[in-house]
Parts: sequence; C-alpha cells; structure tokens
Amino acid sequence: MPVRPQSVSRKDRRRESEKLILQAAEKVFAEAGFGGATMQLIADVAGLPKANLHYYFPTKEALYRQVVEGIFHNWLTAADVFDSAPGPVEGIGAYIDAKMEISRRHPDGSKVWASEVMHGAPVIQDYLETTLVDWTEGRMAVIQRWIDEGRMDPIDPRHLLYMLWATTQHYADFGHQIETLNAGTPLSDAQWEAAKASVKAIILKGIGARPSPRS
Amino acid sequence: MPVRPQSVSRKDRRRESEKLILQAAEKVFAEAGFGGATMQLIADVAGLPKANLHYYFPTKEALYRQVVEGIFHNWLTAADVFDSAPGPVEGIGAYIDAKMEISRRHPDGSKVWASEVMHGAPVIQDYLETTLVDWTEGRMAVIQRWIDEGRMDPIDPRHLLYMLWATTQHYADFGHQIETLNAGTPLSDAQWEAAKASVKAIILKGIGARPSPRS
DNA sequence: CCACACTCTGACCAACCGGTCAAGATTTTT
DNA sequence: AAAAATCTTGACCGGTTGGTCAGAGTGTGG
Repeated sequence: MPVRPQSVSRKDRRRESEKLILQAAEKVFAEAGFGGATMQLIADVAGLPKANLHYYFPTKEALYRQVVEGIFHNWLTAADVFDSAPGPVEGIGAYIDAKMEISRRHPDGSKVWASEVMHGAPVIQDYLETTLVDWTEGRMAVIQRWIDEGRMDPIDPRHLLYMLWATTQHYADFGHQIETLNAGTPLSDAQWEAAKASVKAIILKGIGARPSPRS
Repeated sequence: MPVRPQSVSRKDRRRESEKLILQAAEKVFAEAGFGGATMQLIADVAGLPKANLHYYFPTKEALYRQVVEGIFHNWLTAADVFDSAPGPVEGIGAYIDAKMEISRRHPDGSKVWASEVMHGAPVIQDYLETTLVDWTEGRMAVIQRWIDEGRMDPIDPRHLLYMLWATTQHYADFGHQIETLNAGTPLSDAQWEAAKASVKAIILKGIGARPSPRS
C-alpha cells in the first residue's frame, strides 16, 4: 500500500494558507478596526511575509470583505433553530443559547461585524439589503405566527429580534467592559451559564412565552 | 450702559474652537474609527486648517481621549434617574427612556464609546476600573434593594444592567442596520416611541417589576 | 501707540502604509 | 529530467499620515 501524500495537494495547501490568513485578519481587524489594522500586522500574526498575503488576497479590502462574509454566513446559519421549534420557549431559547455561544467562542467575528455595521456597512450593504432583509422577514413571520397562536404576547417582532441581537452580541462586543466589571477576569463557565439563564429568563417571561401544550 | 463686547474674550473663543473641533472629531471618529479617522478630515469637517487642530490638541490621541471622556461623562450623568426612583417601574423605565433618547440624539457618541470598548478601552481603561465600577456597584445595590423589597424578581442585577445597556445602545450603534431593515429610512417619531415601549414592556415584565404600592 | 502674549496657518518632514514586482524556490505535469 | 505552473519573498515605490515650525496675524494691557 503506497502511503498517500497525506492530502497536501496544491488546493489543500492553498485552502490552509487562506484560512490561516483569514483567522489572523479576523483577529487583527477585531482588535484595531479596518482603518487601524495593517497588512504587516496581519502578516506577522499569520507568520507569513506581507507580500504573501497579497498573493492570496489582492487588496486589504478584498481580505476584509472575505472575513466579513464568513462572519455573516455564520451569523445566519446559527439561527436555523428558529424555524424547527414548536414554540417561542424552544425557538427563542435555543436562539439565545446559540448566539451566546457564538459570542463566547468567536468574539472577534462579532466585533468585526459590529464595526462594519457601525461604520455604515461599506462592504456588505448589499447583503444587508437582500439576505438579511429576507432572513429577518422570515423570522418575523414565525414570531407573528406564535403571537397569532396565542403562544406569546403581541410584541412587535422587529424589536424583539433587535433585543435578541443586542443582548447576545453585547457579551462579545463589550466583553472587555464586562471583564473589567468582573474583577478583571473573564467570565467563568458558571458565569456564562448564569448570563444565558438571565437573558433567557427575562426575555421569555417578558414576551409572555407559554410552553408548548404537547409534553 | 456700555455695550459689552458680546463675550468674545480669549477664553470664550478658545472654548468655542475646542468645542467645534471636538464635535467634528466625534463625528469623524464615529464614522471611521480611531485608526480610520485622519486629522485632515476632522479639520475639514470643523472648517479649520489642520495645523490649528494641533494647536488646541497636541496629538490625535489627546483629541480622541477628550472626545471619549466627554461621552463617558454624559453616559454616567444620564443615569441619575435611577436613584431617585421609588421602584423598578419608574427607575428602570426612566433609565430606558433616557438611554434611548441618547441613542437617538447622539448616536455618534455611542458609536465612539462602543468602538473604544471593543478595542480594549486603550485610553479609558482607568475610568472603567474606577468610575464605572463604582457606578455599577451603586446601581446594583439599588436593584438588589428592590429585589429584597419584593418589587421585582430575583434577577442578577449585573446581567440586567448589561441587558439595559445592550438594548438601548443597539439602536445607536446598529442604527444603520436597523435603518436598512426599515426600508432604508430612519425611524420615525412613532417608531422610536414604539421601540421604547417594546423595550420597556419586555424588560419590565421580564423582571416581574411591580408598580409602587403608593399611588 | 506700543510691546507683549496669544492665535493662526502654509509649508514642510520623517515615518509608515498598501501595493508591486522580479527573481528564486517548489511542486506538478509532460 | 526538463518544462511548466504555482508559490514565496525581499526590496522597492508613490502616496498619505501625524506632527512640526517659523512667521504672520490679532487682540490686550500698560
């Protein structure tokens, strides 16, 4: 049996290099913002010469765009739990759990996204106007259905979604402030669970979510 | 009666120039971030030659620091409503109103603050560790008292505060996203009122706030 | 009216930035 | 093993940035 060259084909190496660069870029963009980030610093974090970055990504903006698009993709897919849920307790509860987990595991991505939107979404405005609008309208319809079925109070679905985004992403975007207020130490596992529980408790009770009738 | 030289003394002029520059700086820092902002652009917005900025503020960082300190000051004073309130319905309700109004009237300041914290609070870390910690502990004590008095559910005051900050500031920091989801138009007066009402309704019900017994 | 201190500004500079490129190294194909 | 295609990199470049500075302008106190 001939030993396969452990799958280090050109394409694989290319993908790995791109991934390495994208990870470094996400970190640097999160820490310094687009304007404050430098290709040199990204290169240093990735452990590659700067010229190599420009071989894989022609410009700083192209690299940034790809980072943001990846984050946007995660952002959307992490919300599939919404549709399959029988009611608001399960659906919104699971959505909060999922988004809190993203804030915990990928705070850099959340920060880059926040920064992009705060600066007027210069590179992903088209996504906002198409994909995000569609996604939002779909979830609003789901929430409206729950309201019509009497499973929760008649809350404006739009503002409920904003509140879900705001509260969950806050733990990533303002993680530094939260850490400072936590005696300068990162939240422990128990504290993260407490945060999740608090958010879920307040919101689910706040919208008058009633558990599904079927046990 | 001698006509006073309409108060254009040196000190007044100095104050006016500084204010003009600070306002322009806040806008530019909000739109481009610290790294993306340029002294030249701030000067253009302020309608002054760049060298003049350096006369009043020695460095870009000094200017930025003063902008952030001003925002932090507003941030804190806008929350005095908290203490004088008899219970959570009035106190938290008024706090939400006040912070939503800030998000509406001064979104640039909110964005600069968010950006500063997201990047690790490089210039106001000392304020976070002292003033903000003190402020937060004070309000947590108030909330805890309300809980002990049976005026609301036993929610962790810390996470309640985070939720208040997150939801209200979201309308400023993510204003562009909200506007895009609102058919590309800014929120109308009625929509702002609806947003305030939704946030207050969900949170006040979510924490089980009970109106004050005294009418 | 004059001397003085404060304010303003065009011109300038060293440092740094994103991006280029030619030439060498490496891998795949023939 | 030679040719072709792909990848890697140090050196380099024009443009921009934050910041400086000498000197002109301007209000103020004596």
